[in-house]
Amino acid sequence: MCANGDTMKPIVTRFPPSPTGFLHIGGARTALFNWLYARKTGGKFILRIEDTDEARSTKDSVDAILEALQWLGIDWDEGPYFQTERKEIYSRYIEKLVETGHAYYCSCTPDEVNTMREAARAKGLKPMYNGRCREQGLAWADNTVVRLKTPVTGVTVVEDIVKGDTAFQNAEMDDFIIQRSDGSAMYNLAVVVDDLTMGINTIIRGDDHLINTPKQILIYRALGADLPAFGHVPMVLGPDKARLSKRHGAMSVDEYRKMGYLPDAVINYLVRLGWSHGDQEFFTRMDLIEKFDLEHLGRSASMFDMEKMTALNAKHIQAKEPGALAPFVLPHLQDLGIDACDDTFTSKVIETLQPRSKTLVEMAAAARFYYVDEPELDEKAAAKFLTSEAAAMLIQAADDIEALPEFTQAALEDVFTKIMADSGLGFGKIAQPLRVAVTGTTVSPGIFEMLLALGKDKTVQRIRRAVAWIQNQ
RNA sequence: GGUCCCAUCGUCUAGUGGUUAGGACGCCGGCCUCUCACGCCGGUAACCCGGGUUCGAAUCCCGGUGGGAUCACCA
Repeated sequence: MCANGDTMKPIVTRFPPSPTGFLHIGGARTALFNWLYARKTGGKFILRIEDTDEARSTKDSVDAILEALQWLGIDWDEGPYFQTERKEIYSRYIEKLVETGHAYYCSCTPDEVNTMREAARAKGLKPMYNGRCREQGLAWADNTVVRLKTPVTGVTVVEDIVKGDTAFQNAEMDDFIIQRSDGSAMYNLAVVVDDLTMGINTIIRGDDHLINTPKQILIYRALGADLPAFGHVPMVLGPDKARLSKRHGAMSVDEYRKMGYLPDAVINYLVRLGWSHGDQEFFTRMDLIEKFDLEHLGRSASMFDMEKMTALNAKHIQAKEPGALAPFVLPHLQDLGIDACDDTFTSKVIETLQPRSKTLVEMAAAARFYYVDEPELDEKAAAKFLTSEAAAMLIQAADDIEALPEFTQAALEDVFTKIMADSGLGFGKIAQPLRVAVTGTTVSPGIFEMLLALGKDKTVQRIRRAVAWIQNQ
């Protein structure tokens, strides 16, 4: 909450992706910070598509970004707005800036400006536009740009929520272009006008924007507008400490969905990467909304660690109710050609797999044997455990289980106790052949929970099939 | 190179002048045990360096070093 005298102004945040690709992990994190802060304070979260680079922007990217946000459960209260649809608004503000003397037309060509830069560089100075048209009072003409008249002296201070106060010498800033010669607005102008007109008062973004901020502040001032609060969060780095990029592997949020990560886990991990709440590592979505704050945002860059995210994913898989997990598992089962239409059965299956699945892809693969009619026998497992010595025990197991009036854990325990007594075998000697008979492999959930989930008929049927297999050897 | 930001175990981090520097991931042991896991117990491992300030610095200041960002008629 932001108390401002006697008026309470709601927090308004935004996420402004460029639709030039998929929503990547780093972008998702900034979106998350803004979204959480808005939700936490009961404010508003606005989505804006910065598509003014029409050559690189695509509709497919817009769709991909929206879908990724939806999958993560990040919803927006306004938008998506598109900058390409707001060109007249920018023009109006640029005109106003020229009229009030805060900006001017400049007829210098790019070549001429380059020459100025080189001249400055030759003198050991910072390469900048030299302000030649600044006091000319030029009118609009073809190939004319608009530049902001920036202060020549003094400092512009960014009061940053996460970095603290940062001062920039105005002498370091040249009269930068706010409108191109084709009449379109430049990034810094468009952003400020958008944020201003959309009522955005809190801007959390990557610290690669920190250097843009004094320029934007100058525009706010020229417009006579109040400044929003800025918070620049550090970048996310790859394992080689370089800024996260394609070559670091899975970058897009969508890839994590495909690899079997839960949106809650992705959110949990991303937020923890650069924000903390004491020693707490596991957060539900509600936890996050309740506990997120700007005070505990980290100031140093962090490396993306997929192993830790995977560990967190495992925890979220365990924490969910089987029924709630099912909708997330189903698509992965479908990828394996499994049509799991029986919800009760699937919930039971999931429950047995929860403690032993790090991803939903793993879970689906491990669940496969439950659904197929005849699980394929692993060669080595069958050779080792489905032996002629095991046959008698398996036959007895099939017979006794089939005769069971109630298919319960207690009843199964009785069956195995009896087999152990009759055969003199230990439980392990019985369980492994049985496991191979029923699942085809040596690895599965615990015998009882697994058989119980599978059901009596399938259990008996599979044991008998294994016996037949032994007899055919 | 100029400007700006950053600096605690390998990684993510807690810490806001006095702690045996805590937690998590990973790794290594052990327990549990019908396999694999889960879980539990224990261990490994850090305050970048140098100066100050202070009775006392991971914490404050300065310098160095290292890493990152940015220097467009891109966003």
